[in-house]
Amino acid sequence: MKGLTFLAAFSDAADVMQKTARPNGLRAIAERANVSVSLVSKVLNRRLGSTRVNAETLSAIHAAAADLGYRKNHAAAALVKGRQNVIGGFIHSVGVEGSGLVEQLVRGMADAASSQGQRLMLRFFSSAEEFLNYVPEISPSLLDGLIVAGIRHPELFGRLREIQASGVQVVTVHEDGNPGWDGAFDNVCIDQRSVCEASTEHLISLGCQRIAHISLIRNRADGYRQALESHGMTFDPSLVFQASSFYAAGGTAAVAHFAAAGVQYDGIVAQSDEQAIGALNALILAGRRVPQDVKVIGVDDSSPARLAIVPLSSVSSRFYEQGVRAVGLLGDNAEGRPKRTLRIEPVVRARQSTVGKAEGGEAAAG
Amino acid sequence: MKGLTFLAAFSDAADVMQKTARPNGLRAIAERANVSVSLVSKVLNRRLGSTRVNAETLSAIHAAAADLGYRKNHAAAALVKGRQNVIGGFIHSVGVEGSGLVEQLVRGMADAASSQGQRLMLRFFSSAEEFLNYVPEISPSLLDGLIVAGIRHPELFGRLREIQASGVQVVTVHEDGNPGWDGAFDNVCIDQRSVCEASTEHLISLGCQRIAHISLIRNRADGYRQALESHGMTFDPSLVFQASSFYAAGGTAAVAHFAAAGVQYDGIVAQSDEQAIGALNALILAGRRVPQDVKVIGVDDSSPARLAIVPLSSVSSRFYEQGVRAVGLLGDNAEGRPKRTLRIEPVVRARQSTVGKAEGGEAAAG
DNA sequence: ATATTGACATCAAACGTTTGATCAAGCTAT
DNA sequence: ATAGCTTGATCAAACGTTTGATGTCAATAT
Repeated sequence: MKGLTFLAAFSDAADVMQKTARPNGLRAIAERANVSVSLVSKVLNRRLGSTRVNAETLSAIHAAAADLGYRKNHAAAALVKGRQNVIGGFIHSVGVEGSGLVEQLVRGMADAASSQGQRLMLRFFSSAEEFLNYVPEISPSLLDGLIVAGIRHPELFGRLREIQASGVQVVTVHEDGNPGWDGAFDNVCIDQRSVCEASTEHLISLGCQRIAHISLIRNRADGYRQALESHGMTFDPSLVFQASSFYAAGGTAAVAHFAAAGVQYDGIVAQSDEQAIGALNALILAGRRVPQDVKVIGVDDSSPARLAIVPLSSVSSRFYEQGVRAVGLLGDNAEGRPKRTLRIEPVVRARQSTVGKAEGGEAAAG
Repeated sequence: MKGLTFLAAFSDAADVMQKTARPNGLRAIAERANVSVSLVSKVLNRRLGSTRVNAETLSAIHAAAADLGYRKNHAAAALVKGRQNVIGGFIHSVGVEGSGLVEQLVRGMADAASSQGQRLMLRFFSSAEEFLNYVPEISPSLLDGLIVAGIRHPELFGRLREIQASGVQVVTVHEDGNPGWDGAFDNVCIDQRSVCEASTEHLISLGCQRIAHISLIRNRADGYRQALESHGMTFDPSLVFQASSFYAAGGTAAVAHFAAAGVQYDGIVAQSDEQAIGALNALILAGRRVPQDVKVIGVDDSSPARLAIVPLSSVSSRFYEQGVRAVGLLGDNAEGRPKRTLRIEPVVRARQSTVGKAEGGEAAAG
């Protein structure tokens, strides 16, 4: 008996020496609760299936886990499950740096990912090569899903298809009708046509009769025109100024152009906030009153809009929402369902530049 | 010989049945190159140590890896190495949402992480509870390092200490002298005092004689005063307006206050861009010329600054740089080295609101 | 007395790497 | 002939989970 005890003690000691090395971990808590590692795993993951567990054992396990401050080793879990709970966010740095729009998108993705227990891994790129550098990182052992935003390089879509074939679900976030995109991926975007349709309708509803347009993108210009026509107003090409960028210079140039051409107008629908601010500033400096003489509205609801000399009304592109929805599409994993494009409806944020002193609320887009 | 060949073929076939299930993976490429798994691992990771490898074998391995499109299983590697190559970026959502500053910080972190082969995992939080929700995620099996930015809750520093004790290196990014921070972590921040010292000196160098200050934070106000005094100008309390926030209203109020009090000034040093823009807009609407009558400078170099009716000069807080340096501190893992606070020197971005038409370059802070 | 069931819990084989220890030759110097 | 290198490559254990298959009792049904 003594000998046996001795041996037992010895072997116990040996076990302790060999196995209890890992400070916390499933094994440590299993030993402490006097159960098997597998049971602990099942209990802690609530993966009991049909198995029932004795109430005492259950609480013993939980107690041990709490005592030892159990932290799951995610790498090990990911290894055996083949699932990482990580989604990648790869963002093309477009020209709107610093306007806070990308920040909104990132926030949307991060918050949505968090709320469904995923982690967001972020990367920025500004060229095709930079993107290609990251491609080796995109494997199912690292990411379950990938969101690619603002991609500008049609040649990358081929890569994305390979990536998707390798088992990483891909969702794009980019303008509708991007060349090269062929329906192979889920996509989230703002409805470009609705954007300027919404802002134009906003001005119409405020009584504007002659609404000028600072144009760049075709779809948005179409929305402007459609809003006019669906309200019985005639489209007048002389009211459209073709800008060469989304920057403020376009707005300044538009105001100068209209003045030089003697074109009269009581509203301006721009295609970006910067354009609108350029126009707004030019108007103010020329002594025009906003919104009394001219109402101005932009696109994006970026932070400069709020702080313009007359706070600028704007159609929000809802980047936060876009981020959230992109993550949502990743989560929605019905196998073989057709890929879909989710078009976010824009929303008008009315401020002084259209509605005057009373800081307006929001109105859904037409 | 025939028999041997047959046997070899047979045992090969058996191996193929048993083992080649995993499509790519180290084992598959080892079989293809007729070497052991471990050799492949060593070669692919350039972990040869003292071992030398035959040139033929080497190229055979690389060829096989290329043919099979080898993708390392990072989960497995992380498991055995206990290192994830992931750094967490936890960002407190402060009041500057949408101004693009957080975007700059995130970009800095993401780019720096990428360039040293780390992946950035991003989270936003806006309350202590939200942060605590994420704490279980912060374990060495998930993150090697953690950057916490903008933390406002002294009670969280205790948690951070636990986290650091658990093996996750912690770097904070927050204002200097944050209560509760006690030197337990590396920290990155802007030098608050230098901020307004730099902008005040900028105005002095442009010949301003009576420089007003829109104040909120003590350290920045000290910088303003110090710049004045070190240039032999007397500090006049009547030129200081105490704002109640960083928002534009503070600037508007300041201009109104000075006008009502009959205070004369030829320069305004604000503590934020929003304040500066509020002041700038009020000045313009009151018919003052900027920069001829009054020069105005803000802080942060946020996107609204660029787009103000008179493009606003500003002291950059260099958030991108802060992100980069935070990652750098994480990488710098000298064990037991004393924790350090890295103070980023602010930089003046001169624009029309101080230097007139000529869009200025940058000047390092004093 | 023997199947059958139910309640609990354990077994053992993965998952795909990494890495220090070990080994097999072929050489060289004694 | 034997010990000692050098060169090139393999062995085998470990990392910490997860999970379907399996086991042990006791209680109940036949």
